[in-house]
Amino acid sequence: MPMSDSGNTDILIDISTAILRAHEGELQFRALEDAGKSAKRLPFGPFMPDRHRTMEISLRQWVREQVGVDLAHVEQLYTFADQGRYRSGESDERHVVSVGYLALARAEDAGGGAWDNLYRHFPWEDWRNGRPDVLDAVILPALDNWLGQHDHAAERVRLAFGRSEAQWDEEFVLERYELLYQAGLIEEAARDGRITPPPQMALGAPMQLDHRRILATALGRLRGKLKYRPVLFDLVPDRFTLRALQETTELVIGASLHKQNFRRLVEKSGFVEATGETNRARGRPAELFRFRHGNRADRPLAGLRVSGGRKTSRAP
Amino acid sequence: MPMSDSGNTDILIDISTAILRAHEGELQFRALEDAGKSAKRLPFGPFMPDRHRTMEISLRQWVREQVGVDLAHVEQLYTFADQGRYRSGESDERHVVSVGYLALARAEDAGGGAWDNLYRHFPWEDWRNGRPDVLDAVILPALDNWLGQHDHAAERVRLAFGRSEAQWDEEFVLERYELLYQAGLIEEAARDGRITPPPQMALGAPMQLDHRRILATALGRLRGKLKYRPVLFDLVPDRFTLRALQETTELVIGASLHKQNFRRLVEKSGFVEATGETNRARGRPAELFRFRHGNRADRPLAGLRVSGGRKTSRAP
DNA sequence: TTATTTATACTCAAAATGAGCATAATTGAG
DNA sequence: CTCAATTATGCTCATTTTGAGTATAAATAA
Repeated sequence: MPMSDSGNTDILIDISTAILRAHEGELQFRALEDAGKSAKRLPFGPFMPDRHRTMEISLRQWVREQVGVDLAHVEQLYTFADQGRYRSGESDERHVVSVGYLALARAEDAGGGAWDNLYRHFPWEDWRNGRPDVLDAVILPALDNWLGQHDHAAERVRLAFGRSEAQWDEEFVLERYELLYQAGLIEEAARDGRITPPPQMALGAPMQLDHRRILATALGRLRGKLKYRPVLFDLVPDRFTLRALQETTELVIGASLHKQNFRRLVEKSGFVEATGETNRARGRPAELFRFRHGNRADRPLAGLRVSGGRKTSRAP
Repeated sequence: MPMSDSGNTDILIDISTAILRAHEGELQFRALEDAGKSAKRLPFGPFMPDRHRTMEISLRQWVREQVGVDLAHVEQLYTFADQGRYRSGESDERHVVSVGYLALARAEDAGGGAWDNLYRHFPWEDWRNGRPDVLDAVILPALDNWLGQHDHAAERVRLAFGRSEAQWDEEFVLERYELLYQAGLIEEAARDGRITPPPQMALGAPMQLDHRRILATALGRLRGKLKYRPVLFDLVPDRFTLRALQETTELVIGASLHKQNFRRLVEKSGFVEATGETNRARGRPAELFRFRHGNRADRPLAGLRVSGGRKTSRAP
């Protein structure tokens, strides 16, 4: 972006969308397969400014028509313009800038098509059953080793992965992914020619292009947003039990919560109201709630702060 | 972004940067003047992908060389691609997509050049001396009136501006700006031909293009980020008194805080350490602190939650 | 010296949080 | 029909965190 003269590079903008839903105990995203490629990809397509007034509107329409999903929430994530890092091997002579979007869908509105388990691509992010083994078994040793030649990154590693317990900030999804990429623990890094491939170490299932980075951005953003906007309700059905809402929350943040406190939190928030109906399932029937749009709460919107799972273990 | 065929529209990407600093009791941004135009603008320039590896790196360099400011923090805000809304009257036949950035500078590193008071463009956002008069005198009545023909927006208005007291969410800067724009209370709306101009009502100082929208995005983002990342320290000098840190916080959030509680919050956060030195000023000398990089705090980063100013007045 | 100004220390009640225990309302097995 | 298992919901309680003061300390200016 220098001084004058608007260099006449041809630029192509494409829009890539991480469409998430909560379904069958998994946090899933819409994944497409291309013949001949084992790695999947996100739905994406070129942005044509002469045909669409805004990116978001056209994205919604395009996703509904081409991907068959009705989107509840849509949010722009980030514009990736790095050159020469991803997309090596592609043969478009134009420069590609890609705008990443996060979209949420309710399982009901999700149509057919293939959905993939998000945590299959980010196994180190799922702490619902405690600290993932891969962290101590693979990631931390490998990062320690990598830090040998790259000790300037020590602070970043400490921040992203913590050292001891309870230092894990679940929002740092992207920071962790990028560190793993740079340290050569991500298959895409080898593919992009960034590092000699150590394929036996590759963590999580790879994806095409930089789509795993977009997914990481999406997950991090969603985890953050949860805490201050009622975005969860775009992932659950119209009527839901508190149990379902909690499960969805746990899916997103990748940690488990204390049931009674979660209930207290949600009820107090003013976001939900009981419908009077109940569901029928295994144990005692649960009351069905619905999202309360015009919330009368004092605090404007707020979100849900997490609690349980990981110990808050303060140093002695 | 439809199905196939990558329509051959020429696209120009430019990068516009809201560079903020805290100086002389004001939240300021770097503003440029163009001969013959009364409205100012943000620094911006074309992005040329063949010359720069990433937008952020080139932005830093370009801002240092061309604008004379050393940036502390840089963060991508949003990519605006709306067509036909802003930039009417410009005569570039190419479609312009603009990527907005937020950058923070310390007053010391800010060089010469013109800086403008941010709240001059957003007078309704500054609550440091209580609720701004313009809200009840102009904005709410005008919005009420506008809602007559546009009652579908009632919920948005309620959310953005609250109805009674203490419903104000300081992060909704962009939502408020866009509502005012749509309601024709913003001069840019008349300029863009969106509304018959009622110039006696125009709120805040206008800017060129959509730069006030970018500023609104920047302020909203910064206010949000404050609360969960230690980004404040990119606005204060190397050593600072707690008083200075508090003033900076108040500038950003546009509200005043309780001094003793702010001190408690900051000290407990683990972000600062005393240097032993003190400053000399009017009253009792204050201790000088510095930012503590390798924070030993348990909670990964956290930020500063606000308190004082506006009453928390819960309904009776 | 004294009033003024700013910084810092402490207190205290109210609210929020983290962790349990206790009880209620179902279904499925025998 | 009764009991065990299962899930939902209600309630308690100690601890922290927050909001709002009061009190004291260390300067400067008059």
